[in-house]
Amino acid sequence: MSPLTAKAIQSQKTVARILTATAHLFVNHGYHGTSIAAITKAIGLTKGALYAHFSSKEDLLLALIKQFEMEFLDQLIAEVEDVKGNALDKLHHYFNFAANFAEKNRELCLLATIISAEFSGAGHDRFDSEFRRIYFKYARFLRRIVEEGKLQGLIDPALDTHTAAYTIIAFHDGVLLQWQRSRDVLEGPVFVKTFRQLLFHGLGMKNGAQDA
Amino acid sequence: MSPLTAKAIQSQKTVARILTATAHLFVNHGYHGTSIAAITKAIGLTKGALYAHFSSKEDLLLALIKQFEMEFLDQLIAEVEDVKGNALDKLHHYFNFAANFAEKNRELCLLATIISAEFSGAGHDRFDSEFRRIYFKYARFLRRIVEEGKLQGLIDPALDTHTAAYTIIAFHDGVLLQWQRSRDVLEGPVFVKTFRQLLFHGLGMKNGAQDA
DNA sequence: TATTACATGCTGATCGTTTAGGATCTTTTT
DNA sequence: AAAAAGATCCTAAACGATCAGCATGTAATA
Repeated sequence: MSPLTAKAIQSQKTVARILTATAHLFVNHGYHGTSIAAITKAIGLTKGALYAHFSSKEDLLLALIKQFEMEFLDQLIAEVEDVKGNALDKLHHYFNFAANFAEKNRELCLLATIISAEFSGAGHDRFDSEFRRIYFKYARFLRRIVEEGKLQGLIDPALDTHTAAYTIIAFHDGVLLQWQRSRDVLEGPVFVKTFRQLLFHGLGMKNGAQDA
Repeated sequence: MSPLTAKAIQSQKTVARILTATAHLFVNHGYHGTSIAAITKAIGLTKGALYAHFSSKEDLLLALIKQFEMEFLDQLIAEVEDVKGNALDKLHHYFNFAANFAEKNRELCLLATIISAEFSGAGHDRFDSEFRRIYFKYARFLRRIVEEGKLQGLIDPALDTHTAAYTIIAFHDGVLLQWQRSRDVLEGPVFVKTFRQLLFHGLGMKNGAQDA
């Protein structure tokens, strides 16, 4: 498939370096807050080199979104759907995967969350449709699990499946964002554990919480 | 206190118009994605006029953060701490207040969430310390409620109070963000209701959910 | 020799910010 | 009460810096 010439290998490596640096800058300074000059400076290349590999700044973000989709979302879905067990087992596996990925690849993991917030009402056709697609796929995946959990009597059937799926995503995104914001006042493992407990059991006592 | 001359009244109105337009643009396009020209164009004024009221773009954001703090956070804390009732009553009042505020003033409500994400790793001293202050005050408020709920036997004492407070904020921020992103595929009331149920009772059946 | 990876150096546009001055309202002086 | 002086809100035009992007050249590989 790919010619393994020395040039081609170097090209691949350069592309990877560009994407890593760009993800880092996009996540920490935003899309508009990151200049092409800042990216090239971060990896010790010139603009000419960057534009030999990517046709535009837009193209850079689209490549990162694709990377997020393939390395995080698609991988997540594939792994979780292979889990032998009930819906709650799958959700646990979901959080395990997400926590592991976030630890090793925090910036890519945060990319969709942060950048989609920046463009939330921008009317940028290309980005909008990509983010929409991603979150739709994400929600469909969770919808299936929630539906399954309801059938297994593990998830409250009073919950609207569609909305619950989006709310789980929202919780996850919120936790990621808070982790990025307040890493210095939070302990990772405790945070993950708290997140888990709140999502599965809520605030109340585990053995039959009373309502207000 | 304030002289109610015609000029002063006009000035106040202009400042308010600038802040409203700026909040709208910041939330939808990000801080760096919003130009001074875009702001002035949105309200039909010139740059000179804007710089007569605000000394810099930075100053604009700081003013909006202050506005968020006073109109949302301080108001929220004052109202909820006046509630006669247990911790869960207070949390319900918290969500009622937040939902009402978000409905009437969505953009100001989203400001802290979105812009703090954009600057999450920027090392911008002024903004960082402001956001840190805001979220600390927010968390302290929720910590008190969680602590109270534990003493009242309404909230699981196994939860770490500090972390639970930050997680509640994270959930709320995540839901706000998702609401901004996917308003077209979500129904407001159902979303709020689902958020409430998940936070209070989790995914499981209300009458004693089983663990995995 | 042909192709590929990158450097150099530049483009017009746009960025945040400043300046000079006009128009209108307020205060002071006559 | 009328006019002069001052304060205030705003416009128009421009500033230097930086933006994304591109044309052209060079050096190394194939």
